[in-house]
Amino acid sequence: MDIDQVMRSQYDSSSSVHAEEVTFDVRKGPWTADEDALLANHIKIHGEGRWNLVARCAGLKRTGKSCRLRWLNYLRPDLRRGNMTLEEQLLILGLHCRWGNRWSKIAQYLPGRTDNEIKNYWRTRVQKLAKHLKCEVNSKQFRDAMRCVWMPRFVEQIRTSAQGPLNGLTENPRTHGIGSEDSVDDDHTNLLPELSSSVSSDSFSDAQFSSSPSPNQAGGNGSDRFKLGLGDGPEHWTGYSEGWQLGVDAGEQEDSNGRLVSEEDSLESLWNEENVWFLQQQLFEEAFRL
DNA sequence: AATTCCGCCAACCGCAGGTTC
DNA sequence: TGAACCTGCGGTTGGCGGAAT
Repeated sequence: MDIDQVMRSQYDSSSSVHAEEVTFDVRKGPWTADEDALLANHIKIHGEGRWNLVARCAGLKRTGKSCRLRWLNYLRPDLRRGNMTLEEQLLILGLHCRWGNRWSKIAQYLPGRTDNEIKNYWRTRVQKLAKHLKCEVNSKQFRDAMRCVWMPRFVEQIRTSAQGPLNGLTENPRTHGIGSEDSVDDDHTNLLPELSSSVSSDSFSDAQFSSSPSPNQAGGNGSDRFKLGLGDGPEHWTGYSEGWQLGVDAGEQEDSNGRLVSEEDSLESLWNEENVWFLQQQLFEEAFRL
């Protein structure tokens, strides 16, 4: 018996259910341990999906949306906890250059992290930094600074740190277990081990990898093509021309609205004063706790 | 010790797109 | 075909806890 049958057998045949829906006393606010247990138990037995029915079936006075959110952002067993690693921060910056505020998309590349978590991270760290620098977080200047200056700094930090390979990024939990079939295509998963081995090796600076999801896979269309080139090595990373490129051809980047920005346009008059540079470096390190 | 400020994060809201009937 | 419903996404908010005063 699949979940649909279970649900229908329990609810659809009962006319009183609909009356209950009308007078449903919806709970809001923080979840209790009991509610968590009810939800987790129910999903363990019946699986995810059909959240409105899950809410009713599990005996929760919550909306389906609330149940879904609680599961995805807190109860899911494959969630990672704790601070973002350097590698994760680097990925977020890079992927945000590519996709802008498409948090769920970005989250697909950070196994165990939720879109909500990444969104919060962005707001608290990156936007804070932009605020310190008195520029718009989506401005050309700020984005260029991220892509051409700070991301290479991250790479250098990762490379020189004793943390070893990309912690936890060598496997994508969403390709296993609950919800594994529809979320992330295999090519996205394949990306990560390659990055991992590159980071951990001395030849990281030469690392280059690409991924081309097939169009018929979930979430994989032509525009999802993902490639990350690191250019010629650390000695070049503080410059821009050999910097990062994510998913678009060299010499142009997409802004948060998907608009292409040319390299020539984007970097004029950037970093032309030594003291500004220094200040921004300090703020960056503070914001990202390097 | 008390109060205020601030950062972080969980959760809600509105909207858009997809699905079902 | 269109209305109703469901799901997922991104933006926003409120509360909690720690730091600063």
